[in-house]
Amino acid sequence: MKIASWNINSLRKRQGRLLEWLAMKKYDVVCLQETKCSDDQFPEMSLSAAGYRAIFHGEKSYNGVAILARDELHDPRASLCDEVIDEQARLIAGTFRGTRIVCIYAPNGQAVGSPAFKYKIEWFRRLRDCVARMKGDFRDIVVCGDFNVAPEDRDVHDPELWRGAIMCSESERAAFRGLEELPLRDTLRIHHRETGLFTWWDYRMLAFPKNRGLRIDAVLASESLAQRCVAAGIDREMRKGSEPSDHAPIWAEFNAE
DNA sequence: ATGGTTGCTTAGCAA
Repeated sequence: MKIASWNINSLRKRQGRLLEWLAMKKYDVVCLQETKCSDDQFPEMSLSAAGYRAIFHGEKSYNGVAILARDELHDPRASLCDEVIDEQARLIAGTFRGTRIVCIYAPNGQAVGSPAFKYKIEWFRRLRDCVARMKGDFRDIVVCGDFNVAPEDRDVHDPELWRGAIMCSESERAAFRGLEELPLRDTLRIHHRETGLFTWWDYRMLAFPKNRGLRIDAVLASESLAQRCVAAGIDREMRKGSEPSDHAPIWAEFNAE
């Protein structure tokens, strides 16, 4: 199973690019974030023609998540496990050939200490509780998406510049580690230990050509799956050319048992 | 010190 995750920053704006990428890479499962697309506008037909079924949870203008897959996605769920009514479309989950796929778009948090930041930290706590519960029903779990956290200094182009800033603060990194403690493994780091591997570059200041980025997207896998992870990487070329998303896709490949 | 860019929606917010 080859799975990719991409913050597409508007599905409608990026639909052509998405279809080209799908045709080229042929991933089995693709998780999308920031579709910015209400459910009635979701391009089910063109994705179906490309060979993908889809489950999606969107809202107008902001957020929005979807999972595309080459086979049926069972038991779709579009919220965290608790009773909290979350107006922001940030999670969708489905089961692909026995593996529970959880596609997430974590809150950005705006600024450390802001109300949005508190919501972010609390959202991670709820996500952790939700995945912990899921472990009762599934052995193989993937949690992937835009975490809006650079987990370690090696995930940051200039760690001193970013020290304590949004996406790099200690409490955000602790929240990310909380997921790793479930345990879930950060698959990119099974295969690549170096710095300079990023998934997001600001649109401003020539950040991409200078590779001034952060690695804030991840494919996390439960232990049994992580042991079968044979490759992982970033589709950096998707950040090039005209009208790219500000994120590049991240992917992981798992052997069958 | 502050500006720099994009998307959605049309002035201003979110990222």
